[in-house]
Amino acid sequence: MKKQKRTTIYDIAKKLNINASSVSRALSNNSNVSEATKKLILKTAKELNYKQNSLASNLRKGHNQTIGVVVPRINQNFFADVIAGIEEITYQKGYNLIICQSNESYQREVECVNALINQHVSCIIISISADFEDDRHLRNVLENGIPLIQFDRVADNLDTFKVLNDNEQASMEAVLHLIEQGYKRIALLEGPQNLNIFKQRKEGYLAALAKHQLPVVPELMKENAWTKELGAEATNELLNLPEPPDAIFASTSDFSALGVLEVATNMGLKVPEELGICGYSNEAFTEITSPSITTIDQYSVSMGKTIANLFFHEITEDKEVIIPKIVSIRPRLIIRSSTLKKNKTTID
Amino acid sequence: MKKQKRTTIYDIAKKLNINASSVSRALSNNSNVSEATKKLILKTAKELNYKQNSLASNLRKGHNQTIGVVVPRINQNFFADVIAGIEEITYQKGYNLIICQSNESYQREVECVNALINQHVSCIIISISADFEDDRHLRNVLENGIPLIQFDRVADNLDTFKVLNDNEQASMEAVLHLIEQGYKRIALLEGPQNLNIFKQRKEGYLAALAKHQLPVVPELMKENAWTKELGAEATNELLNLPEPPDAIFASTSDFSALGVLEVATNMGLKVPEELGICGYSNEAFTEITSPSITTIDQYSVSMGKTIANLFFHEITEDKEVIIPKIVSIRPRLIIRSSTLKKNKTTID
DNA sequence: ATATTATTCGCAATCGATTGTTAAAAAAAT
DNA sequence: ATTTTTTTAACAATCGATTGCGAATAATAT
Repeated sequence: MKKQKRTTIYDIAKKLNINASSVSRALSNNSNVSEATKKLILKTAKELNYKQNSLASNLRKGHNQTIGVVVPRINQNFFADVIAGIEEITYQKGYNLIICQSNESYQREVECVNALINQHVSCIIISISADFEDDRHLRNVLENGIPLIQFDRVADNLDTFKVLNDNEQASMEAVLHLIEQGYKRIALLEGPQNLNIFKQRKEGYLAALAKHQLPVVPELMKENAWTKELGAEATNELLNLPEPPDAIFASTSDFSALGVLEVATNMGLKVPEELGICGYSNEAFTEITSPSITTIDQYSVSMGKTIANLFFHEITEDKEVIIPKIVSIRPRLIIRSSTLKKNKTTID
Repeated sequence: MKKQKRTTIYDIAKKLNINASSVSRALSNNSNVSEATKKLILKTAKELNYKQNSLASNLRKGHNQTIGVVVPRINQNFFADVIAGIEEITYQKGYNLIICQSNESYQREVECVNALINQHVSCIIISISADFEDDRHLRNVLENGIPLIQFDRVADNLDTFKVLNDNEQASMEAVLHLIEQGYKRIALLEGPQNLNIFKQRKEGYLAALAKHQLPVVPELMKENAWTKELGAEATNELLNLPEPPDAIFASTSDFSALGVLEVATNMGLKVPEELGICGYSNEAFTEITSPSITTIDQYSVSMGKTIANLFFHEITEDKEVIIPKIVSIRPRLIIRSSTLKKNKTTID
């Protein structure tokens, strides 16, 4: 394909017999250009189909009206929603978004972050991948003078802006709800413990048990059960125990909870009467399974807005010193049929 | 925030008392630099935490190892999957992706496209928004020498690479399946007819009816019923007709089909015995509703790969003239419980 | 030891836009 | 008519990396 040459401000300048600087000023509408020539420049710019070269502009100006976002996967509702929230704000401010997915791979995450650093983005917003190893790449962001905002899955030891869910609180509420409904042996499906969010959810689970002096039973806690398939597998094992659980809290995701539901249904177990199920994230489908699944909503869209606003309000050029803030959002337990053992007849 | 100055090749050059050009050559590993100095340069580059400025590099080189993708929404499985497919290929080739969402707004779409043109991306991949008005912005892409690949929702009159689903064929198959199952009055939920994909699906519907000499009943065709809510609304109207349909083909989306299912369930209609339901897109939830929903799978991930490969194989600098290709993918009908009226007892 | 070839590296221009400074032109004031 | 002030626009440097070309140095051949 022939590499076509695009029209530059010099082309416009040459055609009008003026200097490129005037063209630049006219296009950016910055004083010092008479109305007459400005109009002329704008007209010929349109005629020649001029498009600004952002590369040159940003190089010269030393910054970039774009923000980089790195998430594990865009096809998870939580992340897609957060991005939607971020975009709502950044769009108003005239910023572009570069969205990257790490695919839960540390290697990819590092590469994404480096590419964003090279692009001189104004800010990097990240939720780290599942096989997170260390935070060198994130320190690098800061060392290169780029503001960093972490959300949801964060590197704990790194002092940056963070927007978090109160996972422990939410998790505890969920388990307290299960207990209140009369469930006695509550199993836990855990996520990768190198991610703090999953640790916190486990803490919440333990805290709830402790509150009611329920015993902590190790065989009721299944590690790394965070996909539908792994959730199903873990459920199989759990339900074949001599003393199977009467409720399963899939603290990892709703997908995992879905796996639980499928296995339970296949085994002929009645949900919620014989088995209570609680998921995490409020994926859209939790509302339409039968029974619908109790889960935890993380206010993802508004979380995205919070993140973006943090950038625009807290991280500005004029501030001499920036003290990273940590914003914690309290998720909301959404009680649906899958855990309503007690008043089964009234609701559902 | 203090705008920190980042180390450049000049900083490295100064420190080593050599010329910046050597640093550049060393970093890009391009001959003409002795092993000794190359090693030295690489070492100090690491020491000084050097990061290449892509803006400068791309400006000079005149191109950009990034591809822009514009989709209506990233939180629709179809698009998220296509993007995943694109990424799988582009990642291997060392290309970055800039993902933009138009939010189904023409205005936003134009802005996204312009931003990508300004960024001098190597290629723009787009699926147009629902309120598509005209293709001026897309012509602009071509006029600026940027290859354009349209997929799924395309502007018909524009001669570009296109990767399409054979919507008419898939739609016809779906309706033929309904007829074969014994449904006689099949309603159609249509999408915005300014998008060709929805026109084609309607064609397929009509073709299937014609094949079996079934009458075309205007009141059974509902326009613009493509969200869950609109689908539900349309279903309400349809089911309250003097002669209601015995099947509804939600050609717009699975979300719409979900609306149908909810209304039917609420009205106490048995699916599939009293009402057949067919959706479109194979969203994950269609498998887990009860009954599970018959739908059409569009091979979205492989579609994404096809798109990316088109760019790398067909659109290369060395080709003198590029003839846009149109690739058509034949979707697959996935038959599930919601339409299995005939052999209800055997399956489900 | 000298001539020839191959390596290695510096110089300077370039990509396209921005911007501080200065000069010229126009407008206003004397 | 002349001086002062204000507008307008040209000049030139700059952002950071790349690259053709030529010069200097090292390696090889004669």
